[in-house]
Amino acid sequence: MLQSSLFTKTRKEAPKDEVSKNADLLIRAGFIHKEMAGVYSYLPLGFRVLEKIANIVREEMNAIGGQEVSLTALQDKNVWEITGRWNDEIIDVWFKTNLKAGGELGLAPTHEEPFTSLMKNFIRSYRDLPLYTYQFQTKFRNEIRAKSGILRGREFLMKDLYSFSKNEEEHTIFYEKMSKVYHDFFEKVGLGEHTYFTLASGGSFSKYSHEFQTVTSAGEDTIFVCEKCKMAVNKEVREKQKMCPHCKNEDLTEKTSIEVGNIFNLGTRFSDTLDLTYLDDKGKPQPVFMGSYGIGIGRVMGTIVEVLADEKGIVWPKSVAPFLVHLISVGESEEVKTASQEIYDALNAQKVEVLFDDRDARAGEKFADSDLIGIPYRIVISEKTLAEKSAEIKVRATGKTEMRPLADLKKDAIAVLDVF
RNA sequence: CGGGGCGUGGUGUAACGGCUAACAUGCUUGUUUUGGGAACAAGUGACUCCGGGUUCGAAUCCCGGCGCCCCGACCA
Repeated sequence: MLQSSLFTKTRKEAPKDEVSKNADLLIRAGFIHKEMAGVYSYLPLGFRVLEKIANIVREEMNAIGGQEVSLTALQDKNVWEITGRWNDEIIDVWFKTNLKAGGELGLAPTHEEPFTSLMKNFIRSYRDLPLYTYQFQTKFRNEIRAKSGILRGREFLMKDLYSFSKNEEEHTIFYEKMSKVYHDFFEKVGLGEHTYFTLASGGSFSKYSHEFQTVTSAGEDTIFVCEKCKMAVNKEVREKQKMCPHCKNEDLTEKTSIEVGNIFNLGTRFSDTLDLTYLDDKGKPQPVFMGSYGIGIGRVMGTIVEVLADEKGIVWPKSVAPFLVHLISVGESEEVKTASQEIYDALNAQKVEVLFDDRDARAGEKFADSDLIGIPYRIVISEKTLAEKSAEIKVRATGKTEMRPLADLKKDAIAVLDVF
């Protein structure tokens, strides 16, 4: 993509009402736009990142047998009244409104009820189970206090998967598989070494649940981490439960963190109340055993910014970066223009995602913008580099800089970049 | 929801109750520049959040509303 055609521009200063690092950088670099407290729009660069993250999740969910669907955000209150969760005292983040024709509805803050209810139409026999289904959906939560940029918003994109199993045994097998998949996911998006599998409260669902907590000062949870086994326990259940047999109290260190994913054992809480049953091999009705598994896509994006950014700007991991390469032409000579256009064309031909800063701007401004936007590889072409028939390659994360022949980039850019 | 802070050109800031609301940045045009946010010049851009009130006079003081941020509580 040509940067000159990108409608967003970088800014030197963030609006004063943004204090959090993620919103500050994402707004200055042009990834997001704030509509109101806790509500952000995603602009071209930001949307690309969001999609990258979602696609990684999608691959993982498909790989363990998830079937993607898209349920509605508008919710009929009836099914929620059956489970008792239409009550504002039980779920205090409802956005509710009235239909003009009469009747009350709400914007889904989560989707246990509609998924359970939906499956009553499709689950009949033990042969139908287990079954896993998921979606990417905008969730609406009327948070009393939105905060920390895109980390806690009132409207946000979430992946939620629901598992339907015959019994607890079958459920546990999947639950553990999902834990592993979540680990892989956080590894892939660059948060692996900061993210801990954490024992936490099960809320209204069950005694315990598991969260994936990323250590960052921008977080709002407190966890106790054991580096030995890479696990943690949330403060909320700290007194009640030790996290694992080989962790001693003195091994644990207290950290501030943010919940980037969670997995819940729902048991038969929803299938009992909503009457979701199947016939077992003896023809007897049994309640379906359920689980739910969430990942906040926007929150993961914000967390990546919080954890990996440096004083110059954002640092995207390759897996989620809006582009792999930021191509920058320095100088306005015909040679530079021609050479950078050729490299741009060559990268596109090789299906390398590239943002080409073709603007008529000075080097300093382009470099500063590039650092702010945080694309993994920067390739600079100037009269200096052309004198050596080369381009300068700089790695955003490490600052490592080296020259590489133009011919090599034209032949196979990925091979050239992979060395770094 | 309790506490605190704050609303002024697109953005960041300034202005004692008193001149045509200032400065920086951005944007436009021109000249000169061209490897780390260039220089000069000329432009552009604000009913000072909204509504009342006090006053000869309000961005400034008072009341009400709306909005934003932070701390705490809360977080299915």
